[in-house]
Amino acid sequence: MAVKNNRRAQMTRLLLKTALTELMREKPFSQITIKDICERADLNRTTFYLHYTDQQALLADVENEVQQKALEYLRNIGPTDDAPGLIEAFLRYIREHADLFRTLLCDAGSEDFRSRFIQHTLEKSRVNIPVSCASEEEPYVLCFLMQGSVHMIIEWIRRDFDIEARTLALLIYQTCHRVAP
Amino acid sequence: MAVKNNRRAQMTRLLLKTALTELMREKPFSQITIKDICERADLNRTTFYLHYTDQQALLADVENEVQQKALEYLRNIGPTDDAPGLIEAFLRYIREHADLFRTLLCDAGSEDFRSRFIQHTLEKSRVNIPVSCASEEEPYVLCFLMQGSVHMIIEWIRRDFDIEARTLALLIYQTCHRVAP
DNA sequence: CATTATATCAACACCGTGTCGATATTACAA
DNA sequence: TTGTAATATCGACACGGTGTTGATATAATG
Repeated sequence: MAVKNNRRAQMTRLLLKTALTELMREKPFSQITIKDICERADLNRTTFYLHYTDQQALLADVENEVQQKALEYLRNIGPTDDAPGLIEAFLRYIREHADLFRTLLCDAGSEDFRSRFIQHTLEKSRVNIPVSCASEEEPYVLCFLMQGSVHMIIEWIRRDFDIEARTLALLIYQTCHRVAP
Repeated sequence: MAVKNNRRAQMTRLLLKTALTELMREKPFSQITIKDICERADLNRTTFYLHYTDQQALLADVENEVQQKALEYLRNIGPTDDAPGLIEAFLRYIREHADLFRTLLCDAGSEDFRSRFIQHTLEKSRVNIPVSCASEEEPYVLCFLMQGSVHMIIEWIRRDFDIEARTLALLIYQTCHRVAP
């Protein structure tokens, strides 16, 4: 488990990552074996262990990469006061990478990814959720809004984007502000 | 896989179910093996296969039992117009069986249990969520409220019930009604 | 070119799985 | 109580995924 920054090592990791994302479209993460991944990536099984300890570690790598790219995308939009517009842009990004987010957000195999992803994304893109209530209730309201929003997006993916991104963005924005004005 | 209604068979299934719930307090469901369960239940591994096909089937059985008991509990409270009171009673029930719900609701292993459980419970106990908005948005609002409420409860369990059941019940009730008045 | 880093390969022991046949134990009803 | 059916046990088996090892091949770097 040394540094492994060579082109080759990076290429190998890329192969493993794409193999995993491919497989996750076909079956739930819980029943994807290391052998599966290596066969799909056309790599020797021993090679896997040179880079990751198990499937979870590989998945974590995929998730971090996705999150990083999403943040970068939002950063390029730049700071703006148009919160619904930012949400809309974010939704479009998700729809453009639908196959990816369908597995990462909807599959139960990587549940912690949801909270991390949405939280980091929304927080760092300055879409602040205003909370003003009794302090002991604050974390609960936050949790409510967070998870409610996430699952709206998940529902959107599951329904194959049956409403406009703009519509959903406004809905999320308005719903959150109706709860915490 | 015949009928198996004998006392013995029921006892065996009970042993298996309690063994699983015990194990789920110790480690995530995903890494609980059939061997684990049988050793804990002090049963031969072959016996397991006489009753269930795999761990998931056993878990489903546990979940159904829990759900049935919860519904029965709420039914005994009787129909009332006091919605927050009903939610509060439900929350107290969860707190009384904290060790059970901590695993079933919080553990990612049985994620679909969440939606089923809360949905069935809330629906059948007549705590109707009023939804009045554009019809294409309705399922999204419903999803938002459902998941938001569920995760407030999960947060409550995770925080070891740091606020009063009454407080949380009111919070859930009011939050839902602020979104969908 | 030489050195270092990666990847391959075959092989190994280990563990959980699902199934089988034979046997022991319990339940229920005649 | 006894006979029969249902249920539980036991040992054993083949199968497949796991994690590791040592030797070897290939590619990257300076």
